Amino acid sequence: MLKVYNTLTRQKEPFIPLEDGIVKLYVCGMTTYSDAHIGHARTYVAFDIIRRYLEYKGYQVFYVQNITDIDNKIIKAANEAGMDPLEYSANYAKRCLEDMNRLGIKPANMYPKASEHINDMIKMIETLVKKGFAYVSNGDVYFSVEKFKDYGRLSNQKLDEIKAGARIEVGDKKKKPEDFALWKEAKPGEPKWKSPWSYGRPGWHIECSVMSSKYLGVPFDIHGGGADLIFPHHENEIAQAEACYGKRFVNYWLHSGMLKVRGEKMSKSIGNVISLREAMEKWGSETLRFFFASYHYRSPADFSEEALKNAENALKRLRIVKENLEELAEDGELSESELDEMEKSYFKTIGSIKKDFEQAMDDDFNTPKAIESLFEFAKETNKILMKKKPNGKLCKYALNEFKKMANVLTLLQEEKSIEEEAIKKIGEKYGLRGQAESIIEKLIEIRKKARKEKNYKLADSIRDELKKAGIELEDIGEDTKWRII
RNA sequence: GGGCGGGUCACCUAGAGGCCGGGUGGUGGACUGCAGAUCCACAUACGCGGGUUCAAAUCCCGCCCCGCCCUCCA
Repeated sequence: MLKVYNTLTRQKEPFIPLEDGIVKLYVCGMTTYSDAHIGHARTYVAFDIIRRYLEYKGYQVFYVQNITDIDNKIIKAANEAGMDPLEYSANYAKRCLEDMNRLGIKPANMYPKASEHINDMIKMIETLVKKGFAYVSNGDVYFSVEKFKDYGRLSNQKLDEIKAGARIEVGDKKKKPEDFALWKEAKPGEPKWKSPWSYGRPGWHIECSVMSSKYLGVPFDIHGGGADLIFPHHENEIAQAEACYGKRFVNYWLHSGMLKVRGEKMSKSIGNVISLREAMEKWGSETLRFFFASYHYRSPADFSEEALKNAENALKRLRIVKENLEELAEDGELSESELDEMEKSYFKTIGSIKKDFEQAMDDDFNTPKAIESLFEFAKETNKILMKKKPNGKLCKYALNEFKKMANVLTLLQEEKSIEEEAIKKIGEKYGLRGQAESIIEKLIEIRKKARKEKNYKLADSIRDELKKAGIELEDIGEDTKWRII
């Protein structure tokens, strides 16, 4: 039984989707005015894993993630660059999706853009005005927070506490400081759309209420996002949608914890923002994903050199196990009668590891605990491998089970392209142009001969030189395996 | 000030009233020409001060420290 922590109730609840076998998931996407940073990556990896586990459990997941392409920061940045804001943000949206793709995140089913749903937003705002939840003020429209009795429930704050913290700007058209904009009249030079109230643009929160309900219906199952969005963004989304539709908006609210850098908040003013591209370049996407998965998604994570190094080393062990099984795997129907006692016991152990894995993931997607199962699997596999060469079909079965689990955590993906790229890079570095692979094989042949003749000096120097080039050799008896490090 | 989540072995993370958490790194052993990989073993722990309890890292109280949110940041 899957349990998820619902921010709305502040406790773990059994997860029951509205429609049998189908999960409708909406996650707040990015405001695209610069490249994605590792904080974005953390959030989207977290929800990617959640999505993958739901699919692992047999649910069909319909995943919508919006793109905010209308926003103050976009306008400002575009103006500075002398570009059209929509064009400007479209460019970054493309780059961000590319980055997420490179990170290994499964694409959402759709990425609706705010700018393409202006009419839907106007309609919702009209309804809110008609129903008395919103008021028009001199070309702007505001949501009247006091009209919505449940306001503050998600962030667990009382209205007067919110009031105390709310800012009111000089000359504001708002009646109450806690009210928020649904529609804003455009200032000269700003992008604008025609509406019943003015030429202007929608407030930020309305797009998510509109696009999520449009594509997923109301209510839908899961709404996610970074914990920083709980207030006011998600609070406002609830207010708008529930006021508009007169019913519950979302059943489960899930929030991912924030990412810190060396114990500090990541922010432009501190100057410690690390872009996803930069991080992938340095650590590789799989190490990053392992790093993210090694934290529970709700806990704050701390990005540091040491932690990433740990992740890198740990991951290597899992990779090697996978490689070893791949070499032994044979296709075919596995029947118990052809297994000996040791193999039978290994087979049984896999089953119990899988159970542990599922139990961990069922407990609000406890990925660090789930990773324990992966290491348990590695240990058990290595144990049997060191004693004998197990049945090939059994290895195939084990490999599949291992991959299934790892796949949920977005680990041990088929990354042939990355490997090929690495080889190409090595080749270029040494001016070998696409021949790196055959040269490595040749060197290994030479080394093998040297070892036979006990010319260890030569053998070791070949090994050392290859290591310098990023190729690691591993002797197993007479044979030698190589891998890129 | 208000809301929320934290402080666990050298490092990174789970967990949760009693027994074994996992990974990285370290040490010793087995294996190996060596290295690596692998297995086995070992060590180091629960912010501080009180309390509850036969028993607390886990519950309660106080304190210290850290992070996030409090109008447009994932």
